[in-house]
Amino acid sequence: MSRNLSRVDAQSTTPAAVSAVRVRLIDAADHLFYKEGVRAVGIDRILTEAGAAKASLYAHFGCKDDLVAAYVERRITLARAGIDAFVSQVPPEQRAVRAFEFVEQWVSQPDFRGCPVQHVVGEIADGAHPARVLAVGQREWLLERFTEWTRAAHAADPVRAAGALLTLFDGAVAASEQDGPVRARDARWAAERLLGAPDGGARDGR
Amino acid sequence: MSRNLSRVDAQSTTPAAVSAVRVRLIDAADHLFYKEGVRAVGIDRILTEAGAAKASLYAHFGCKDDLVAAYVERRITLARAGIDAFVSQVPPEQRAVRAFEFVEQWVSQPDFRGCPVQHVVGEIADGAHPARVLAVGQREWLLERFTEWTRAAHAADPVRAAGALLTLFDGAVAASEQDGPVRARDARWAAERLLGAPDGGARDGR
DNA sequence: TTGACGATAGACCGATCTGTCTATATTGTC
DNA sequence: GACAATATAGACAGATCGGTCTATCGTCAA
Repeated sequence: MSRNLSRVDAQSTTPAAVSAVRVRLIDAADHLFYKEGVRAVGIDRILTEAGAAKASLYAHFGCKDDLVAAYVERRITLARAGIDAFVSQVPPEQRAVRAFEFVEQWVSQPDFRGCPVQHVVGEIADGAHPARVLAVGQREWLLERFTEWTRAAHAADPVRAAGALLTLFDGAVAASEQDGPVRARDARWAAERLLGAPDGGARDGR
Repeated sequence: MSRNLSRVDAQSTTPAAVSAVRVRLIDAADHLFYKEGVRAVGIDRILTEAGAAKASLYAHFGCKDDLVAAYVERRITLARAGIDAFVSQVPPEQRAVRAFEFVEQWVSQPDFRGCPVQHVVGEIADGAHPARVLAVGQREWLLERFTEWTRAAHAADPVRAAGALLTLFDGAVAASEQDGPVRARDARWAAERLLGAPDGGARDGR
């Protein structure tokens, strides 16, 4: 469990792919960790699914904790890119609500099983774990984005509104994990009301 | 991992306490499971903390899964009683907002580490696990209560408002796990606005 | 050709896991 | 005093855990 300090990013021997094994390992880890939890999945199952050797895993990541961190890191990177791309489709003053439409489509995916970051925070009690450090950064990023959007929406108290919408955002993901996408739609409905939006025009049923 | 079908509730041999070992076991399980997660804590540590023998654990619960379920069940029972008692202190039309004050005081406790039910749902992928079955029941209970409260508050759309408040409720707990009690206060602020409450009179700072 | 490098395969280690089992102690009841 | 019930103590089994290590292979570059 001695966490990695510095680890050389190995280059693949084949010119085409940049460390294909590394990618395969994170792919397998992502799939299994998300589906079953980071503690429920052992190293060996990841190796089997990735078709990799144990030595490769430890050459690239040093220990399981760092593989977990790499998994979380990639999830965060993809989430940020996905959210930014999604909200950019509408003008700034509509982006706070748009974020909840992002959640709607996310939680509607058949393999949705909750937020990987929330799960890791719940599973790993140690706040110093590298994956949890990444989680903190994601919180800051999200709060910044929501503040930006509530300002653009001319909210009376943008900071408080951003905190409230972030909380609603977390709830949309957590509640949808247990109740299904209904809760994400409820969250958007609430976000529209909180921002004083003109109701959005009753775009969906329930 | 063969889950328990029927298990006799053993009576203690001493007249005073009703199965003191059982209580000690759940106490220890509650403490450790909540603090570190159900997969991170082994049977042996629970036995040590409870001062109980392994045979006692398996006589009372049959398997670890059923001990987890007993832990969740007690948490749910206490949560319901706590919430009901807390909201009963105000008239029905104020109870929806009052529920968020309950969350505020809960997440402000120093050992707060998130919602035990959310954690178990995240940790255990199997929806048929006895603890997850209990979680479903808790969802229904919460939704019923919120519907009752939004009706009492004369919300225009009580069902939708209840779903939104439940989502906000989940978010308050999940977000406070990562960001601290600020998010619970944000959630109450949002709940007041959603119900069109007269602001509550700026009772707290931020 | 040789050597460095990245990779696979898998034995191996010590620790820990859930669960079963036997042996023994304590206690209340007949 | 005998018995049944409940408890403790802990050996034991079989599986799995994270992690280390050695051996071998294929590819690229000098």
